[in-house]
Order: sequence, then C-alpha cells, then structure tokens
Amino acid sequence: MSKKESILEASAKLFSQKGFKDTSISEISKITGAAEGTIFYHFKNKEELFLSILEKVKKDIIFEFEQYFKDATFKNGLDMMEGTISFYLYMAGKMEDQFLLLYRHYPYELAEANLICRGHLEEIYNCLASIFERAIVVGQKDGSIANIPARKTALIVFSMVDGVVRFKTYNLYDAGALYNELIACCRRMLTKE
Amino acid sequence: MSKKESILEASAKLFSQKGFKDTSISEISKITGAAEGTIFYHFKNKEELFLSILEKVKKDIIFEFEQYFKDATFKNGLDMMEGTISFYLYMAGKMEDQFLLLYRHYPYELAEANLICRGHLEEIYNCLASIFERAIVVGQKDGSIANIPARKTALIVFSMVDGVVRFKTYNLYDAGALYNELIACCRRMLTKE
DNA sequence: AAACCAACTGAGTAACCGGTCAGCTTTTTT
DNA sequence: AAAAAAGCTGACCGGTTACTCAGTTGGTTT
Repeated sequence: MSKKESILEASAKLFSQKGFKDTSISEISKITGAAEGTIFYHFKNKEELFLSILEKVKKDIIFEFEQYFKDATFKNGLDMMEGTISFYLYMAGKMEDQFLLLYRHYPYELAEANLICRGHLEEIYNCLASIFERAIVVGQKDGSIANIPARKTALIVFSMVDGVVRFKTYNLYDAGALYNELIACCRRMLTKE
Repeated sequence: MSKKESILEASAKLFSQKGFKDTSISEISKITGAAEGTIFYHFKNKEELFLSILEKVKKDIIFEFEQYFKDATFKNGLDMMEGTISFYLYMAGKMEDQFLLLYRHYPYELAEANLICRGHLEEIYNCLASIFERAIVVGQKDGSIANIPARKTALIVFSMVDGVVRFKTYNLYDAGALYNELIACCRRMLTKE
C-alpha cells in the first residue's frame, strides 16, 4: 500500500472514531509511519484530506447499495422494502466507520461553507432516500403498498431506520432487539390505506 | 445575572452551536466578560463545565415535558400520541440549543468514561421514550391503539420523530414539510392489528 | 477598624496544533 | 548516465489551548 493510501485509511478510521478536530496530523503521522510533511504533500491541508475521505465514503456507500439491488429479486414492493431495511441495517454494521463519519457534526458544518462537501452529502442522502422510495413505488404498482406520498414516506422510513441505527451507535438501545418490531411497524405503515 | 450564570449560559450556547472542542475558554471569557481564571474558579475544568450544562439541559427537558402532560387532556391514547409528537417537534424548535447539544458526539463519548454524564443521558432518553410509551399504553387501554409491544414501538416512534428533527437540524430536509406525513405514518403504524 | 472570605483577575506556562520549507531519496524520462 | 520529476522527510514556526496562581477587590462579620 502506498503512503497516500495508508494516510487515507488511517485518517478515515480516526476521523470516524475520534472526530475531525480530535484527530491531529501528528497522530496520523505516527500511525502510518509517514512524516507530517508527507501528509501535506499529498493533501494541501487537513480539510482537503477530510474531503477525500468523504468522497470515498460516498462512492463506497453508493456502490454497495447499487450492487445489492443489481442482484436481489423481490416478490413485491413491500418485500423489497423489508429487504432494503434489512440490508441497510447490515451495511450500517459492516461499514460502521463510514456511517459513523456521517453521524458526526463536522461534515454538516463543513457543508455550510464548502460546496463540494455539501454535494457529497446530498448525493449520499439522495441515494439512500431514493432506495426506500423505489421500493414504495414498486409496491404501489403491484398493490402491496398503499397509495401514500412515495418520497415523503420514504424519508420517514429512512429517518426511522437511521434513528434506530443511531440509538445503537450511541449505545442507548440495541438495534438488533428492535429489528422485528421495526419491520412490523414499517409493514403497518405502508400497507394500511 | 451572576458571572457563574452567564458563563453557563454562554458556554451552553457555544457548546451546542460550535461543539465542545471547538469552543475555547478564551472565547467564553470574551463573550461573558469574565476572566479565564473566573471560569476555572467556578468549574474545576472544561469537562465539569460541560457536565453542569448537561445537567441543566436534562432538568429543562424533563420539566417541559412533565409540564405539558400535567395540563394537557386527550380524548384517547392515539390522540395523545399525536399531541406528543407535535409537542416534541415544537420543543425541538423552541429548545433548539438543548437538542443540538444532544445531537453532538461529545456527550456520548464522555458518557463512555464518565458515569455522571452517562446518567444524565440515560435519564433524558428514558424520559422521552417513556412519554411515547405512555401514550401507547393509554391507547391500548381505550382501544385506539393496537396490541403491539409498547416499549419497543415507543422506541421506534421516538427514533422516527427524532430522525426527522435531525434531518432538519442538518438542513437536509424540512421537518415541517414532513409533519402531516409523520402523523399519518404513526397513525397507521399504531392502529393496524 | 481589623479580620475574614468568596469572587474575581490576567499574566504566565507547557503542551500541542496545523502548516511550511529546504533539502534528501527514489523513480522515471531523456 | 545525466537530468528531471515525484515522493518523502523532520526540524521549525507562529498561534492557540486548557489550566495555574499570586494577588486584588468589595462586601460581611467580629
């Protein structure tokens, strides 16, 4: 692995687990074995290093979800929604660091001043919301999901699922213990006219 | 207002809006007009200042919700749940700073090492989850809400509502635009057997 | 008026921060 | 083999950080 790659890998982990401000360049330097100057040779400053990481997070998340829907088959839209929620929870565990980065404040603070950052975040959230929306639209066509506003309901399902993941992330409740109930709630929410 | 009070007030605002790490003692000093030494006279260090603020946030949130339920009357449990969600969204706007503090990472990181911090957070979340749970239990007695697991469903409703607030906080979506759909989703989720 | 005390001050400190730069080493091109 | 380019280094810099402490202030008690 090149120095640049190991800098990206180490700082992605540190930014996720400790936060942007709480991760110092000297710490990244010590872990990777790269000199501090090397970090600034590859990335003009700390903020740009963060943006490179966020871009990779975006690509990874979008890729994984696209991959899933390319192969998966569902018997109807409601079934697709169940699969989507299940896969989302699975991904939140598998890509814990990437999701953790998105649960931090820094990306959203940076997004207020930096258009590139804002763009990455919007792409990620748009991708995720669209996945839930797609399941609803499919379900409405095959009759498994009621005629409710697709996009708005998708956002609510998204925030519901994401909220459960956050609870787990912050060690407040166990997301796994809520899984069955989450699916049942979603089912009732989507099927009743 | 005493110096101590103005230090608490100013740093609560700064910790919420800028974060713990991004708020320096010198900044609090400048805003309040108190010398840096005065801050450390009243609070032995920065962490203890934060804990004092978190304690106040806890008391404020619990007080406001208790106050609401002391005066309010509902025609049934489902109506009570609607009122609760509505009040929660109202409070998230009215007490924006207090909620923002809870959306930051620092409290949860500190909670891992500091039992007092952990206790405050648990009290807050327990209070909020119980409010949603109470509405479900009432609704199950009067027949307006289906026989579903009360606590688990309460947690899901809580994370759903909180998720929508977060979306607004991070300027990703407008919580207001989702209000009607949120209530409708919740209604379907709770009434269908 | 003397003694006391909590409230308050701000210069000082050591540690750490992100970022720079002149120069060294390795790889690629000519 | 010479030249050029790319990768890498770590000492160094100015600025900021949380926190300390010797000393001042102003009101209350004796």
